[in-house]
Amino acid sequence: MFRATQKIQEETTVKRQKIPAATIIRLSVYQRYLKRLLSCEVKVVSSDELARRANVNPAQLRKDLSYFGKFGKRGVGYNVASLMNTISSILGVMEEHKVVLVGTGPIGQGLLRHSGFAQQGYRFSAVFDIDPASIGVECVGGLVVKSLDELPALAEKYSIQLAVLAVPSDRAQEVADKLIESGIKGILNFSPTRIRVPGGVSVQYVDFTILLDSLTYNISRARTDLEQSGQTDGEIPKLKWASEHSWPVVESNIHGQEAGLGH
Amino acid sequence: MFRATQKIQEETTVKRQKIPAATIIRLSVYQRYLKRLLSCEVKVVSSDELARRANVNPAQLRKDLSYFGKFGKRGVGYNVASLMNTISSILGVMEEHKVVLVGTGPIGQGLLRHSGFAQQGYRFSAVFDIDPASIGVECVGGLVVKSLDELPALAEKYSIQLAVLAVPSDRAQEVADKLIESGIKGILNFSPTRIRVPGGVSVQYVDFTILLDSLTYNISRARTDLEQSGQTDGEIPKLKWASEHSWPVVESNIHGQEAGLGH
DNA sequence: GAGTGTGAAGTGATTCACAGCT
DNA sequence: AGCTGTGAATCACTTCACACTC
Repeated sequence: MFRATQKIQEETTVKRQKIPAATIIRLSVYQRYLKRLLSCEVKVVSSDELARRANVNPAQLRKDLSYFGKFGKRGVGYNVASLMNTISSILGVMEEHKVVLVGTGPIGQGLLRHSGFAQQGYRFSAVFDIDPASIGVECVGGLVVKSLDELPALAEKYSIQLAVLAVPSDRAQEVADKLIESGIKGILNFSPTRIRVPGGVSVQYVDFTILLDSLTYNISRARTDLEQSGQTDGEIPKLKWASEHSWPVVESNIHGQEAGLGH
Repeated sequence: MFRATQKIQEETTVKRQKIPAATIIRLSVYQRYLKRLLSCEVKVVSSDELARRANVNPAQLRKDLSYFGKFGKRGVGYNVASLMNTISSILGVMEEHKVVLVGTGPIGQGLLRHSGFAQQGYRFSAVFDIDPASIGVECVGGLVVKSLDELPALAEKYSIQLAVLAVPSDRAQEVADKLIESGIKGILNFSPTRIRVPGGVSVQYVDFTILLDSLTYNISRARTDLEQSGQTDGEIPKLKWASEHSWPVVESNIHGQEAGLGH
């Protein structure tokens, strides 16, 4: 019976395809490069050229776009301005987004001062902390640190859906719960704890030391590989397109279902 | 001929298997949770239990470990302390690692103050900036900002292989080149520019706004999905294990080959 | 000629399911 | 009985290669 309803939906709706999470991340990268091209007065760009800058395979770029429609002219390329707008619209980043920050430690303070958010249309609208001693302090930009108790009202009033979470590990889950209760739908988590969120809420992790660990692994592996093979051969390895770049990703799960219930 | 040599190598070397980049990231997550278990005096843990905490499929965890050996006891589980050490050793994070920081803007300053690095065994040994005005300034922790000219000598002297890059986008490539010249093998890049590195050097990107974009996409998709389907059905979506968590990754390419040469 | 759009092929990662040990 | 270790199956993502359009 469930099967049946889904079948119908699949047939009737205009191909609800699943978009790889990596595609979304790359769209964001493309958008950024398009913005730069635009400011250099470049009018048209080919998939080869844009892909080269973003460090991806040109076919990958075309495939990424093809999930959403046809935006280029064969034999010509893509209109820089219009492709940028299209991608912005796909991502939902045409207009400015309000963000709340929780945690005013070193990371939180650094993020407040950081100009990159505003450049991409994200604005910190309120700052909170769990440490009572921090409440009432004025941060850069004039925002005064508030108690988390004020979050629900504020989030509702300004319909804020994004939060940056920069509190100590052991408080992360507890604060996340409050964020979600207040209607937050997306959390950028700087604490190194995997938090559990209900369906409809997305989380992205920013975990510096994990990334450093992975760099360290690569370095030590390179060393042992070298030792092991004595003289480096001239063999070209399997990677086709200079491996990855960022890579990020996902953790969404927008349709119901709690995280982490057994198998 | 290339084929042939490779074939032989594959047969002779002890199964040089390729390890998914995601596996390395997860190892790092497991290690962190093991550390916590250890401090709670927990002696033994099962793959089910550890996987639950790390928010991954238990089979995934076992498979991740199986790339490197057999570390558990059937019917029992894993010894917390020894598994932690094993993973640390795989990652190469048993001993402390020295790191240089380039860029003393808001992000750089925040990272210096951040305690998470030291906790995981990463220590900032020197701080550099490209802005002459910043040189000579004393940062938190007593480090004095140096000119990049001093980098090669310092990196060599203390054999530093890791760098955190937190300079403006338009200077990222240029600074990365200097880092590489000085023998740096791993770069944690906070600037939103994809940098090109030669083989043997790894890069990891930390790009806040891209992650926010992806959260925004999820949020707007959730909204349109809801509008489209009217009443939310009870259908369980495709995700098996609550999708991902962090996700990170890659970009390594430790064996030669420049990044981004056409196809 | 140049460059997009896309089915098909290829590659890679995750999960299953169960044999095998303690 | 419980839990690991792992080949096989599945699922997901990427790249190829070429038909098609400008």
